[in-house]
Amino acid sequence: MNIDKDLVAAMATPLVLAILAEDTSYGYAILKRVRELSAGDVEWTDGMLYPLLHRLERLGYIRAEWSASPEGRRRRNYEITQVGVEQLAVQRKQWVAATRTLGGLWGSSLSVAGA
Amino acid sequence: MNIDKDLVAAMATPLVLAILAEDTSYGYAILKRVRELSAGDVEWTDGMLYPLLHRLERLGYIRAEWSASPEGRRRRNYEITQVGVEQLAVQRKQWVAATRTLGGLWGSSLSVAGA
DNA sequence: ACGCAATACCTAGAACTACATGGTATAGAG
DNA sequence: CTCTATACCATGTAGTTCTAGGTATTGCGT
Repeated sequence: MNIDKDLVAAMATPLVLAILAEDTSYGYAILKRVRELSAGDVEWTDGMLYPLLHRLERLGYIRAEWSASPEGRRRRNYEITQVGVEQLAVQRKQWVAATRTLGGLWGSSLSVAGA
Repeated sequence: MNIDKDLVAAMATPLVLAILAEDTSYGYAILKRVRELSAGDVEWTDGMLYPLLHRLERLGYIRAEWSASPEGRRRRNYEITQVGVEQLAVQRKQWVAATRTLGGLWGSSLSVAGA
């Protein structure tokens, strides 16, 4: 399948925020989770993910700290913030609105329930 | 509401193709139709639309010709091609896949039926 | 003990793109 | 005759994206 560049860019932020809303995580694990969730449709390299994580941190959507107890490799653990949770809700509303707009043209096979 | 830049970019191609799949049209009218369909969520300027139309033409998704009979203003009329119709179907599948991926994280309020 | 693959993180800069701005021109309303 | 709406288009810069490369640790196979 292989999802288009623009669509992947649009998914990036909500995807990472939603993963971190489930539980704290770190770069490498997020990458594998995305591949797993999208069944390989989304192909991200780590070189694309880390700058995004840094941007989300700068925006205050997520918070980072180096793994405290040095059991195994050093990791940078990320946690979603309150602002991040709110932002996720905003992005979700926008996705629903976008889907509704396209859905009106595409017919009923793409539908939005709730929200 | 005001949809995010990345999401607008992701919508752009399918939106234009879908509008032209309904009927032939031209730049200015497409712009108004997008505003109408999205209830103002998508704010496009003509400076953004025309380059997109030229790109889609270059890719062979749409075909253009100047309005034949010069009744009123000159217009550049666009028509979707067979390749464009196929591309629209591809983009729709991708949108569904993306929505499914996000839907798995967001719960059931964002759902995909059919396709 | 050694090499290879997997884990884990990060950055520089080339390559690309978007979009604000400004430009042209016609039609119709007041 | 002026103003707004219609209708199209190009350019330069300001920005972003991702490819390519870099570092280092762990564990497995032999």
